[in-house]
This record gives sequence, C-alpha cells and structure tokens, in this order.
Amino acid sequence: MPQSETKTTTDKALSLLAFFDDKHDWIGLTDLAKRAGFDKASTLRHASALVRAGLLQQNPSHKKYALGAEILRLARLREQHFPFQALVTPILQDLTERTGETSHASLLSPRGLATIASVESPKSTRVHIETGFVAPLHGSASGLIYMAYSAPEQVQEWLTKPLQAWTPYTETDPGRVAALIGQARQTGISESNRGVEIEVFSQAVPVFDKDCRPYATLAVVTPVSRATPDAKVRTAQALFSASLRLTQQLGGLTPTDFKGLAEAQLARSLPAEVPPSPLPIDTRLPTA
Amino acid sequence: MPQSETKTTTDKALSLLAFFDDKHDWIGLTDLAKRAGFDKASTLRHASALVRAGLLQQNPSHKKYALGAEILRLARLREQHFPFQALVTPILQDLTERTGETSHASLLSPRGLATIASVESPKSTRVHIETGFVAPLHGSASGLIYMAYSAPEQVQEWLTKPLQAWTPYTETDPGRVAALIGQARQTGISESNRGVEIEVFSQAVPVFDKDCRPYATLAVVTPVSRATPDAKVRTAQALFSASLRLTQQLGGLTPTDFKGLAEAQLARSLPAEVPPSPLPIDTRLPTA
DNA sequence: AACAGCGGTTCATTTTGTGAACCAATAACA
DNA sequence: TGTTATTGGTTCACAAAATGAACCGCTGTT
Repeated sequence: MPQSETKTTTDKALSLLAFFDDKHDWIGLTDLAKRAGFDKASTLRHASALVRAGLLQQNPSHKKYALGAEILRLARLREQHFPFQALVTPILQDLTERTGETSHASLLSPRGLATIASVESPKSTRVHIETGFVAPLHGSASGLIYMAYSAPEQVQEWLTKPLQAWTPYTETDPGRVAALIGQARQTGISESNRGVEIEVFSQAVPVFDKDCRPYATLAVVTPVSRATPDAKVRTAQALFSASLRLTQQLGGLTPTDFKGLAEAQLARSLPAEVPPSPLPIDTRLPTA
Repeated sequence: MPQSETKTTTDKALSLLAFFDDKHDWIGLTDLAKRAGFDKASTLRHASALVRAGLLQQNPSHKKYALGAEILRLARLREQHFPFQALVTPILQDLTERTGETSHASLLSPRGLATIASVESPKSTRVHIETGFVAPLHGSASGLIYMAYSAPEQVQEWLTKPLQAWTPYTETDPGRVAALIGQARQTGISESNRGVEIEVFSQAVPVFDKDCRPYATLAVVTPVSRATPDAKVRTAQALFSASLRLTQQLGGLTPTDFKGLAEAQLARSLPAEVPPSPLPIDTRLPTA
C-alpha cells in the first residue's frame, strides 16, 4: 500500500495547471477542486496564487479560470534564450513533406515528452497530435529513444514507477521496456506500434545538446496501415538526417555512436525520394 | 512604514520566475536566493518545486536554473484556446510598415503590460523592445490607455500603490496620472513622452474583448526626435485602424465611444502614405 | 417561491515552511 | 600542485502557514 506522497503547497498549486488541455480552456473553481481532489477553499487559495503570478487569469463575469498571459511572456523569454520552436518548425515541415506523414517534436516535461511543435500530414487520413499532448516515456517511440540516450540511473528511476498501459498494446513490464530501450540504443531509432494510440505507428530519433545529452525528440507518426517496410526505411532516413541537422543548428553535439548509425542508415541506397503514389503500383505488370 | 506583506509559499516560489529576463538565462541557487531575499534552503525548495512542475529546468552539470519546457507547452495551449500572437503579428508588421517605426503588442500581467509580440523598425536608429519587457501601468502609453478603458475602481486600486519613476519624466502623482487617463479616454489614444525611457516617445490604443473590456494594447514607439506633429497623426491613424481590425479578428467588440473616436480620426485627411525619404529633399532647388 | 449550484469566507486544528549552522564538491587561485 | 573560497545542498529545533467542515450570499432554474 503506497503511503500518501506528501507534496508541498507549491506542488499542489502548480498541479492545477495540468487540468488545462486541448479541450479545457475555462475551468471553474468547483470543477478544478473536484479534479485535483482538493478542498474548495484550498483550491481557491492555490488558484488565486497562480492568478497573482499571471499563470492563470480569471474571467470577471463568469469567474472561471484559464491559462494566463504571463505564460506567453515567459515562453517568449525561453524561446529567445534557447530557440527551439523557430528552428524545429522548418525541420518538421521538411520531414512531413519527405514522408507525407505527420511529424512532431517533443521536449522532456514532468509527465513525459511534451509535444512542442507539430506539422500534420496533408493526407486525408492522418494522425492528429493534440495540442499540449504529453507522451509516456515507456510507451512512446519518443520516450524510448529519449531513455536510450539518457543516464542509466535516470532510466532506472523512470522505470521504477508503475508504468501505465495507454492501449492494450502498451508495454508495461520494466524489463521488456528496458529491452526495447537497449534495442533503440543499438539502432539509433525507436518504434512504437499501437503503444500510445491504437492504429498509430511511430518512429523517433533523439536530438542532442552540447553535452551529448538528449535534448529533444523528433517523431513521424502514421496510421498503422501505411507503415510498410519501405516506408519505415524512408522515414528512418528522413528522421536521421533531420536529427543531425537540428542538433547542429541547436549548437548541440551528436554522439559518435549515433552519428555512425545515422550515416550508415543514410548510406543505404533506397529510392529515397519516392513520391508517394496515391494508388499502389502493381509491379507484376510488364513495364515494356 | 508598510507592514511586511505576508505572502503565501506559492507566491514566494513563483516570484523566482521574475528573475529570468532578457539578459539572465541561467541563474544559480545562491544568486537566485540573493535576488529574492530568501534563505538559501528555502530558495532551493521553491526552485525544486518549480523544476518538478517543469516551469524551471536545472542543468545537470553546472546546476543552474533556466525557464523550463512546460512553459512552452502551456503557451501553445493558451495560444490554441485564445489565439493572439498569430493574429497580432501581421497587424504589427503592417503598423511598422505604415509608420516606419517599431510597434509592439501587450497583455496585462501581474507587474504591468507585458510585451507579447513586437516588430522592429527597419531604420538604423530605432527603438528596441527587450524580450519579456513589462511596462508600468502609470508611466507608459499602453498602461494609460489600458486604464482609460478599465473599471474605475480597478484603476483606483492601481493608482493607490506607490508609483515608481522610471525616468525623470515619469508622472508619479496619482492625480495627474488620473488626468492623463481621462484625456486618453477622451481621445481614444494615449501618449508617453520619455516616461518609460528617455529619448522614447510612444502612442498606444486599446484592443477589446467580447465584453468591451480592454484585452490588449497596440503601441508604436519612436525616438523623440522623429515624433513630429504630422508623424503623430499618421501613427494615430495607423493605430486606430489596427485596433479596429484586431478587435474584430479576436472576436471582440469595440465600444461605441472608441469606435466614434477612431472613425473621426481616420476620416481626417492627411497624406497618410508619405514614404519616408532617406535624405531631406531640398525643395528650394529648381525641379525643372 | 423554493431549490440547487456556484464562488467565496471563517476559524480552530494540524501540518507545513523556515533558516542558522553545517557538509561535500567544485572552481579559482597561488 | 596544494590551498582557499564559493557553490549547491542538507539538517533539525522552531515558528508560521495551510487546511477543510461548516458557513454565507449570489445567480440562474424550475
């Protein structure tokens, strides 16, 4: 029986921010209290503190809370100090153009890998990435490749906590997740088949900071039906080249083992620029 | 003598975020404690809470703190719920193109009006807006026009606190600031001459939400030397038209009194599209 | 008019935060 | 190289702050 984790007051207050997501813009006090499991009085105090800091704002008429303007100010500051969104967006556009599939970039955040930018495939059936989506470290391609290049003791700590199953296909056994991490480290790229969402297949590569530590991840996500062996190889090549470029642009340093794997994969000859045909070409037909 | 304002633990923790600005990306624990006036042990606890929430991140090697990735995630969410940066940027580009001067947009934040977007003038001498800059409500053009359309009791509260002088020209007398606010309400536009920075003249207009409350401000800032009467009128026209457009694009509602003032000003005929000449043309020379 | 739901307040109880002194590790210097 | 100074981080007796059940007043509904 897990003894109740004691959290500081600040932890409780900041946990309120997690309830604002894709489909929750304004949240009322009672609702916030219910979701957080706090008393209404405490919730009011916490929310008020966040309003005072500008992280939340309260509508004067209906009294509900929403994410505040100070968040934009701080984001602009961070983006000036460490440009990421500006650099990764053209890379994602290129990835999506080359693969024809939705791509996204993530940074490590308390609950996992948070999507910070994404470019959706132009195809009619495509994978949609929810704004603010946070992928689990153990169940997503991004998470696996991120852990593959993280310090082992850090990985150990992550795998010690109970691993949640996002779909029936999510791997939740620490040992087997560790095996997947090892495999990712050997290939430089990770896969996730239906692990985060049924019907979604994804591949991911790491991006490195100047200490050769994983800084971000790049991923391409497709409907499982389109994840053919050829498509996988082409996507892998696009991802490897994107990783090398972005790491360099960020002022990072690609570890030699990853660089080797990437260059080997990029050297593999394969019709890299195969324009995706709307209908499968039947190669059994005589061509002459 | 002001009795020491008792702050909650969360307030203290979140106050640490304010020390990250334009020229402070990584801040160490001791420095953070010194600036905040907190004990080192308390500062560590506060900073750790912010790291756990992802609002700060700590570099594993040099142990200093910086703004965290969760800020980007939250900013993206806010921007999806209430698009502002995406809509205001083209408006600012147009403003700067029409006036030839730096323009910026601000939202209300705990310490004043926070610059959320800006476009710099292409001229060699131009006003530079620091990233994350927060303008004082009482001393900036943005602040004056924001208060001019805010609830009077709210304004009263703002003017009760001691008003800081940013330059020798900053108006710090509550009565005289109130007079400036009244003037701004009568004209629909505000001015600040050297109030925030010496050598800077600025004009600002409000942008409204769907309850006719001020939502944001648009401002054009110039070196005082270029603030000629003609330039002021042209800038005012550009600002009024930008305000009407942006309010509409945001789904806001322009109050009738402001709409009247704006349309009256826009009806004034004046060579609106005078292209700025790089060198003054000597009209005394014969042209034929 | 009666009701239900909301945001917000009160105050005795209990849990939390605090900070001077301390330690270990790193960086700076001689 | 050895010495010093500064850093990030920890400890624990003490002091202050957070908590939440019961409460109020308001608003919109039936």
